[in-house]
Amino acid sequence: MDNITLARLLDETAALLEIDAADPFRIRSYRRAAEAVEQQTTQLATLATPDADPKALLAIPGIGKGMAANIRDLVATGSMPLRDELLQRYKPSMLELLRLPGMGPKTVAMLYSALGIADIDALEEAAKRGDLLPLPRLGKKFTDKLLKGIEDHRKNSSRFRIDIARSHAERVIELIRQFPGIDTITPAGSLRRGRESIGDIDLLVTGPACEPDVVAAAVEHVATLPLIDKLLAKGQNKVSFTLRNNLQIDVRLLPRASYGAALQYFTGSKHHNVALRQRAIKRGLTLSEYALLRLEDNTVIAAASEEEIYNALDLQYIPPELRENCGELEAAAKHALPTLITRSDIRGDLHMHTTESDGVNSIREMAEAAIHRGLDYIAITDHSKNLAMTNGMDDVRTLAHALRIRQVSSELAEDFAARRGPKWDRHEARLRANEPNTHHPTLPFRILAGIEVDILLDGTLDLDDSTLAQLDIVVASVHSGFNQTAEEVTARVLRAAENPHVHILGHPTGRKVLKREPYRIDLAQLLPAAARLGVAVEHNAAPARSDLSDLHLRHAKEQGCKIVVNTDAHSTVELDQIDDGIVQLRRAWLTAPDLLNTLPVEQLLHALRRI
DNA sequence: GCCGTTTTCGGCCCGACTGTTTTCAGTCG
Repeated sequence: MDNITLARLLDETAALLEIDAADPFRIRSYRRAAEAVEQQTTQLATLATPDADPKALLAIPGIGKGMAANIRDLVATGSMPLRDELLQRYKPSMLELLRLPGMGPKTVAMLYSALGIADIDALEEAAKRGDLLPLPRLGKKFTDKLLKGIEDHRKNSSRFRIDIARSHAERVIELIRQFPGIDTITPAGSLRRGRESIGDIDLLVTGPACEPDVVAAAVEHVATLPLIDKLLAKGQNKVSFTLRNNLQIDVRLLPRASYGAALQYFTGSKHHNVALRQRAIKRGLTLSEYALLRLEDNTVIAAASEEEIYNALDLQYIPPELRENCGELEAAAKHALPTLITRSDIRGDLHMHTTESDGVNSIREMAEAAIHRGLDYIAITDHSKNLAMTNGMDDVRTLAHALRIRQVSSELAEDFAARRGPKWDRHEARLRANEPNTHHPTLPFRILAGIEVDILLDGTLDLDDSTLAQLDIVVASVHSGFNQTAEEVTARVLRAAENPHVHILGHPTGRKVLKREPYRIDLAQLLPAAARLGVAVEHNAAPARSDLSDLHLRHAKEQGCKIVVNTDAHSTVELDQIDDGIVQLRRAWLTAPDLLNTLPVEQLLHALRRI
C-alpha cells in the first residue's frame, strides 16, 4: 500500500467521522495524519511491518500511538477497525456528497437519517421532487443551488493547470483594474504558491476604493463583471463567481493597511496558516486576515507586509512556494530556509527541437532566443527515427545534424568574439541594468549536439550506440506503450537507463505519452536506479508536459539523483516555460547545487559522464 | 487523536457568508 492510498483511507475516515458527528479534534487529527502521510518521502508501508522499528512512525509529527496502530492495520489488512465500523453505519457513496457545494457533514448525516439519501442520484431525485423543502435550512433557494451544484459536479469537477488558470486570472485582473481607486490586484492562493494545478483563483484587491466606508461600489463593480457566468456569493468585501469554464474566482477587497496580513492569509496554504496561528497564540498574539494583534489589548503588531508578520513571529520570511506546513516553519524559526533556485541560476537548457524534426524554429533561432534569455548553453535534441510522424532522424541524419549544430555553435562563438569591445560592453551594461535578476553571458555561447532517442518496447534504443557515442547529450524518452502495464514500462525504462550512452531520462513518469496518467512508471524503482547508474532525470518545465511533481522531485533529491530542468521547447517562445518549471523546483526546496544545468558547460558535461 | 517553555490533562485557528435562523448553525476557505 503506497502513501497516497494510505492518506486517502485516513482522510476518508476523517470524513466519515465528521458525518458521525465525532469529536472535531479527533477528526482534525485524522486529517492531519493524512496530510503528514502524503508528504512523506519514504514509503510508510515499509515502516509499518511488525518487525520494523515502532519508533519510526511515531517520529512523524501528527502520528501518535493510536494513528501508528491504524497505519499498521491498514498496511496489514487494507482496512482498520474504526473505518470498518463507520462503513457499516454509513455508505462510501456519501463521501461524494461532501464534494457538492453547500453540503457538509451535518447536512449529509441529516439527509441520510431523514430520507435515507446516500448518493448523488438519490439526492438529485429527492431535490427535484421537493422532498428536501420540509427539512431545516433546506428551503427552495438551497435546493436550486444544490441542483446546479450537482450539474456542475457531473460536468466538471477537475482542477485547472497553472498556466491556464494564470491566463484566466490575468483577464479578470484587467477588468477589475478598470475601476478607479484600485492600486494592486494580486493573485494569492495556490496560484501564488505555484501549485501545478489550481482549484480556484483568489484575487486580492486593494487601494483607496477598498477602504471600508467606500468598498460597496467596488464590490458592485466586481460582482457585475461581464465575464461572470454564475455569481456564487457577494458580501461586504468578498465576491465569488465562476467563469463559463466553471473556474471559480474569489475576489477579496481589503484596505491597504492590512495588505500584508491579507496577502499572507489568502496565500495559505490552509495548513500553513493554521500552524502559523498556533504559533501566534503561543506568543500571546492572534493572526487574522486583518492583522497580527496582541491578544490582551488588541494592539496591532504587524499588518502592512508579510515580512513584518513573519518577523514578528520570530520567523524568517517564508516564500509562498514553501507554505505547505511541511517543515518550513521549523526551518524559518532556525533561519535555515534554503536559498531557492531562481531563473538566473539556470545556465542551460538541454532538451529542445528544431525544424529538423517537429520544431518550428532553426538551430540558430533557438540559440539566439536562448542567448536573449541569458543562457550560456543549450542542447538541440531532435527526435530519432522511431517517431516517424515527427520526421525523426536515422543514424545518418543524426550525425549530419550534429555537424550542423556544432557549425552554428562555432559561428556564434565567432560573432561573440567579434562583438566584444566598448559597444558590446555598453549593451551588456544596459541589459544588466534593465534585467538585474537575469544572468547575462560573458562566455561564448555553446550549442551541444544531442538527440531525444526513443526507448523501444523492449527497452533498447532506436539508434546505434556508435551514433550516440558521437553526441554530447542523449535524452532517452518513452513515446509509446499504451497497452503496457506499469511494470512493463518501468522495466523498459530501467533497461534504457543501463545504456551507458544515455545521459538523461526524458519525461520520466511517461505521463506525457501515456494519456497524462501519472505514476505509470514506478518512480520508487526508477529513481534509485537512476542514482546508482549516474543517469540524470529530467523535470519537464512545460506545465502541459510537467513530469515530476514537487514530491517526486524531493524523492529524487533525497535518493541522490542528478536532476535537470528542461523546456522540451518546440519553438523559441516555449523557452519561457522554464519559469513554470522553476516554480516546481522551488516547491521541492531545491537549491542551485541540486540541479545539473546550473553548472557551467564544461562542469555539466563532466557531471553527465557515465561511470 | 495529538501534543507539551502549560508536559499526562486540557487545550486544539479565524472570520465571512448563507439561509429563512429573529439569534445562529452550517459551510467555506
